[in-house]
Amino acid sequence: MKALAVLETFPPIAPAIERTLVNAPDARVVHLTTQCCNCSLRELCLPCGVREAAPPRMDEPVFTRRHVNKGGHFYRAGDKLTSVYALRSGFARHNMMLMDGRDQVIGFFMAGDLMGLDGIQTGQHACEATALEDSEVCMIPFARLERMSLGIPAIHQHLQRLMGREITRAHGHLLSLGSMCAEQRLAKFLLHLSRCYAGRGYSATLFNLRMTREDISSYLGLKIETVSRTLSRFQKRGLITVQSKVIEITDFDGLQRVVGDSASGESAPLT
Amino acid sequence: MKALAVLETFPPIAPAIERTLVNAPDARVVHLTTQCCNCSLRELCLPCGVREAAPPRMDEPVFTRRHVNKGGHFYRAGDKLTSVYALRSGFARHNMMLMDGRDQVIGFFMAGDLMGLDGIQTGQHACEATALEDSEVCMIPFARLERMSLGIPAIHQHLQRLMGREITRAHGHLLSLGSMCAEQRLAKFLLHLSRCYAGRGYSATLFNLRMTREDISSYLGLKIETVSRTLSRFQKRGLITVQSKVIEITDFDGLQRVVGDSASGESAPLT
DNA sequence: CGCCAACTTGATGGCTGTCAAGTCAGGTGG
DNA sequence: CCACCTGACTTGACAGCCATCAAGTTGGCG
Repeated sequence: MKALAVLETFPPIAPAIERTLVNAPDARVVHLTTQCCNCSLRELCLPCGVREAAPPRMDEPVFTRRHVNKGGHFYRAGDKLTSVYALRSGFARHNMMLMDGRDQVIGFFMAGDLMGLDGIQTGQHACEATALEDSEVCMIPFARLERMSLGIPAIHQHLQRLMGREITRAHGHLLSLGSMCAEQRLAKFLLHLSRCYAGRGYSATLFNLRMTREDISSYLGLKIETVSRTLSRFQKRGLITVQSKVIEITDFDGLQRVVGDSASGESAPLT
Repeated sequence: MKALAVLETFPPIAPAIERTLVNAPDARVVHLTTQCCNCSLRELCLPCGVREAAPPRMDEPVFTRRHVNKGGHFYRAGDKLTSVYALRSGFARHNMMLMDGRDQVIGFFMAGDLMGLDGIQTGQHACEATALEDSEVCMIPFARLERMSLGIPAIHQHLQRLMGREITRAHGHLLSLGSMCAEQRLAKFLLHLSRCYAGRGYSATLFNLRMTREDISSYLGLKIETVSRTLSRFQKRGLITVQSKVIEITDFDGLQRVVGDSASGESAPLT
């Protein structure tokens, strides 16, 4: 199979958001980037709760910045919860290790997501977060975050909503795993990714899978061969075009119909 | 199959906790009961954060009390998040409705659990909570809870931990659905129930399933026949004894081995 | 006593897992 | 620039687990 024509002519899609072009299919060259001033977490990152009155240099790092190479860990299971991590750029996997060496992927993080909330119950991380590409995070000391959260209603509410989102996400995922077949799970996954990208200003149609088939299969509770086969089947039906990690959705309604047939239908909120 | 002998001689098990006897197999007569003074949520229910200095009448209801009959709803999907609900007595199911009429069970609530956190992200409940037996809740107005949470560190932290627990729970469940076969899921489920009961002072060995097979099957992402068959198989192997809704675990290690074989092994913290 | 919902059990089929062989893509070194 | 190597992915054949369909059994309740 030859390279998709669209790859050569990848168009300057979309609106006046400069991030738009960043999601080129070749993720090694450029990757997701977010600055404090347009980061969905900026209320958390600012030392005060004021968000209307712009501080002098919002794009200056306020908290410790840390770079993590592809394959590295932001935190691991068993680590004490010292910080939460706002993902500024890159892409990450949220996974639990099993005793037998396998691991279960429970989610993915994109730029703007807050990582580490799984440690809040016990003060110790139950899962780990792994970088799927070179990434950069703002480390937010949890003690400080708590202090801020106590005094500043806006931050309190924001943190609470973020935790709420984590819960909602997990519930939506439980729904997939509990009541959907392979095709439905994968279709829902693709549509979800599309929404996530679109919500960040990227193309909803053409995007790059940043995770391996193995990650996807673990996330969806399937085997890698099933994921591969199902993607091929979608392509044969004209729903999508697959070129290794590059996915183009060519029939949104068709995909949606796959999800809807005999199951679900809840339109999970963005991200 | 005749009634289990143990039913006639159900022994006054366990320690000096008066709740111990309450979990008799016949759930219609007696049911789980918790009072503010021994409720795991008492920090939330108290008007102030003081928990050492005992208030005059801790067992007096501080918030609106509400009774919900078996089959009724505490809240439904789409409802505005006005309150969260501390389950004082009874048993509840946490489920999401699907468009086609089926629904997916995402969890169960026992006395002492806080229900309604699924509405925090959007301010609207995404799921519903259904009473599986006649139940009683403390309704805690969410606005008031937020106010308390802002001013009182203990409550802030407690609420945060409860949300953290919700996340951890969901992750553990994702693990089951994503990487375990039917036997493993069911064994893990039984052991989990056992731990929950034990943690509340009931027998870890002999207990009453308060939900139907259908609830269990939905929760575990299986079909009702599979649950039934698997329970029978466990019984044939001498791991448990089943008498309709009454379960006796006769071989903990055996059950644990079922879970551990080829999977998982994470010892989920008590509820 | 009879009805109905909940549950159990059996027979069968299909989806997905397993095993195996190949293809592709990226990276390295000559 | 090309050969080679390795990991990621695809595809096929087959098997097994679980879903489906169907028929019974049990237990609660009027």
